[in-house]
Amino acid sequence: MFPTREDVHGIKRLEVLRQAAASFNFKGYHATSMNEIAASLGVTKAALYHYFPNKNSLLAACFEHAMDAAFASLEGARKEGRNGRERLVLTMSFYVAQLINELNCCVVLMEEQALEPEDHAKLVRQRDRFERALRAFVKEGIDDGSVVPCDPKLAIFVILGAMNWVPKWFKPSGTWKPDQLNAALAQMFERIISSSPAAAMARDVGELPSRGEPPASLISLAQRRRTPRPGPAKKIKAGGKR
Amino acid sequence: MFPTREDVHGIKRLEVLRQAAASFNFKGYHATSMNEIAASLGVTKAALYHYFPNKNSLLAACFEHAMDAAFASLEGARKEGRNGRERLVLTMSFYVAQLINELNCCVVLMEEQALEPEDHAKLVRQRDRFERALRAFVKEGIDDGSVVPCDPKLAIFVILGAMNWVPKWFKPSGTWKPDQLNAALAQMFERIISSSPAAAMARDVGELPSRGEPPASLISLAQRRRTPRPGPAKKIKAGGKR
Amino acid sequence: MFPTREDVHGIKRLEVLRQAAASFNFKGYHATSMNEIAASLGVTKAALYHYFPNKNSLLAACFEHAMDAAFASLEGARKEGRNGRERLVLTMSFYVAQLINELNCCVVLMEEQALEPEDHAKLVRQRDRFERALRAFVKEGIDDGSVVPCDPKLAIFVILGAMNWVPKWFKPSGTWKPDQLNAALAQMFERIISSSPAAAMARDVGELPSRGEPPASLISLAQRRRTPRPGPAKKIKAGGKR
Amino acid sequence: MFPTREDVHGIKRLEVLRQAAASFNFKGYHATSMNEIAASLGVTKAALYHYFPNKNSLLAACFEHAMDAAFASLEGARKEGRNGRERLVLTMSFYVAQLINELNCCVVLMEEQALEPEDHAKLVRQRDRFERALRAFVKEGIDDGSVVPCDPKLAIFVILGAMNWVPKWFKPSGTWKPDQLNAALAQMFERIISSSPAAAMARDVGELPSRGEPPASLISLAQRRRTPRPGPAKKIKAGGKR
DNA sequence: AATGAATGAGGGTTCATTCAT
DNA sequence: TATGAATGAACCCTCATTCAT
Repeated sequence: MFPTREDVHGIKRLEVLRQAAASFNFKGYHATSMNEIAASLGVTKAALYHYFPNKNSLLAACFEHAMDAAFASLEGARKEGRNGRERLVLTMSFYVAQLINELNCCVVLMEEQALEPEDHAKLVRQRDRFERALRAFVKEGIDDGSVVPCDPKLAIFVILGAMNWVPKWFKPSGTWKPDQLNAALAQMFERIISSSPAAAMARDVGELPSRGEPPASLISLAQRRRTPRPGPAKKIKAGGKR
Repeated sequence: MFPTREDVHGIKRLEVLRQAAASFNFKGYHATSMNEIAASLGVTKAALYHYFPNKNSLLAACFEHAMDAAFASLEGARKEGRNGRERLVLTMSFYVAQLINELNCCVVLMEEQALEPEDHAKLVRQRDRFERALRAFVKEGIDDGSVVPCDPKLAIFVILGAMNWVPKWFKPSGTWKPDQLNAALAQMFERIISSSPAAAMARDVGELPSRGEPPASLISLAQRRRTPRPGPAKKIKAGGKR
Repeated sequence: MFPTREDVHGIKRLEVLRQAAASFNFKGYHATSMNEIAASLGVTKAALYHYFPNKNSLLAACFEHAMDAAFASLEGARKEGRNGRERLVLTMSFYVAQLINELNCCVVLMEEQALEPEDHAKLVRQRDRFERALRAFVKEGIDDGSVVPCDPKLAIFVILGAMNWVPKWFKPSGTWKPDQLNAALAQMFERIISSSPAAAMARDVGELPSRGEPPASLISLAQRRRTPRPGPAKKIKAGGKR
Repeated sequence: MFPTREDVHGIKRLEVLRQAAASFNFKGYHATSMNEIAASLGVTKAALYHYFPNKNSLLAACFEHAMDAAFASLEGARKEGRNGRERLVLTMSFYVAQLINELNCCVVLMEEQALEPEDHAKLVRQRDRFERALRAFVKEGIDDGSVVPCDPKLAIFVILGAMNWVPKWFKPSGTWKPDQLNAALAQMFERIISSSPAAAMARDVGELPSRGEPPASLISLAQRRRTPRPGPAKKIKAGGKR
């Protein structure tokens, strides 16, 4: 999906990027040294420079990936969502799914200032475009009645904040599977903006899979480009409280 | 309210801390040099060492402040909140109010790994205690019917994520006043967990003050310790469950 | 003889250590900057950190070397010395020979407080063991009649003091050759403790080589582990007690 | 005896100097900070600058004191010693006595390079003069038969080395009293150079005082300027071995 | 006489980056 | 492709020193 350049240097390039992303997520960009990234790959610092011209380009690549995923998610959600709310929630779902899958974990979005001015400007442009699109979904939802009247900016900030916080506590190897996380997050986001009465939420996401039918795997959905899906909100609401 | 040690070195110590917190929030701990902090105060790097023994202790002090504020907020909310949901939302309100007031901006809670092992262990202990308390509010709320059944862990993570994202986009000098931010956030959080049908939200927090009565200033509440508050919790409760 | 770790990084590591030792001896540990050591090797400060993790480890390595030499000398002297006095004097001879040969100059033993606590404790343990062994030689010598009755502690302190003072005035490139220094020191130490009437001493060590047979090279002795030596000890013993 | 300038600033100046000397002796000049010296006196760093213009002048004053003591000792020994050997040993005795008494401990003579060029040149001049005088005593002794033929340079180096090592192990508060130390050292030095058969040495300096008549207090001698004394060598030799 | 605050220079250390091999 | 060695810039921190009070 994002064959930007990984064919130039084989699969190794992506591996490097994933390790870098993981470390950036875990410790932050500045606290991560090239040495560490290299060591976690079993090679020497200098070897990294065969795949990326410098450390900053690693960060830039992370953001590129993230923004690519963002826009792809946007597009996917536009097709499959049937109203503002569904599109917004789907976007986030697709987005999370891709980042977790491809970059080992959500990419840290909190250190953009570290980018070179050029890359930074580009990121800001893209991010703003992305956020505008998200806000547009909110407005759209308010108009079509699927989203509660609210301040779109704030709503998006809250949702993005929750998203970006994920790498701080979510470990793909933990008890929650990425699919579960994704489904649970979707429920949460839905609650934040839905105009409908609050749906009951799963008491423990760790048990979600055993709750009747398993939650639609948004990850595979995002990747396999399945056919239109109704979105988690509806399904779950159906089995929700009251 | 938190005279931890600022009297030792006069007011200057707090000034240093505020500047440091602002920079840490804006650029991150590792990206902030002592030189920058000093320069923003109009002094030399070395001068900072009169007030703090090293850079890391600045970060530690930020966290101390934050945790002090957290527990004070907890206590305040326990007294004034009338059910789980109110207590949770009040806690966050008080918390945000204090941090913005005292540290110039919310303290960045995402770089705890940078702390010295000792300080880090202490912070983790306190933070866990804080989060446990928040989750207890959620459970309490589920039991008393004020909170929708949900996974408490996830709910808290979402709320904390939204909170910690604030410093990335909120500037106290911007169009939104701290009080407005606080009120709007409270509404959002309320929506995330409330068991009652979502109350209509302000379309644009920037215009909030002009929307009828101004939102109850949670900040001043947190500081003046007023009597039972008429804030958003009440409103929503009016239409809430039970 | 002491391949502690110099094979890890090739010969360069030992070169670094020798330069460091020379500077430490000449100016003292604290007065020697990494910059100076590096400059004297024609490299940059940062290059040193390829071979040693920090400045202190350079000092620690010096001491390690010195203590290794000390214990090797002890062992050699135990085998070749025929009484307490001979063993003591031989120990010092072997010791000086090795340090001058390997570290360019005697290592300065006067700044142990600069070591990290761990290294320092280890050094103190070893040094105490070494000094105890030396004192045991003195006692042994008093018992076997080769050493004049005296306070062993003081005798050893005086000898060690004289030894540690050497780097302050001895330059391997000067008129005295290391062998000459060694032989002359041995004579001196012998006089301090010998029970026999004092043997005549060379008037000027600078002329020693021309005085009949050259003094037995204790250095080569220490290294080649020759059979019973004809060095000064023997001569003096000739006129010694018994 | 050395009223160089201590009357300018009262007794405090000497106190400062003593503390500085003690710290310099214990940790070395560069490892000792003005803060430490001040703290050990219960004042602030800045206060020291009322008595000495800078840190280096403290070191210079130490050396001045030491050299004053050296020359005074020289003069005293010239008057009271009856041959080369006695004069040499007396010099060292007087010297040690004064330094211990006045500066709390022998002054460390190993960091002259730290001095300002001017002071350093002066010190080197004086020190050379002192050492030349000591060597002259040796030669004198060789000529008058009181000193064994030997290399004067080396002999003096050995003796000075032993002397300068003292501050590393001698604590005035320990079991050995300064007088005992002095007497024992004198014996040792005597052995190094004496032409006469080796005198027996006290087995334990700690017991010296109980060995018949107490050893002539060289310290008080040096201070009270008593009448001619026979020197420890003679006395002790009288009761020496064989 | 003494202090607290501030400074500037310098030292140790880290680290991204380069380059010959 | 990968590495070990080396670099230079930047950073944290210390410390002697100054100065207004």
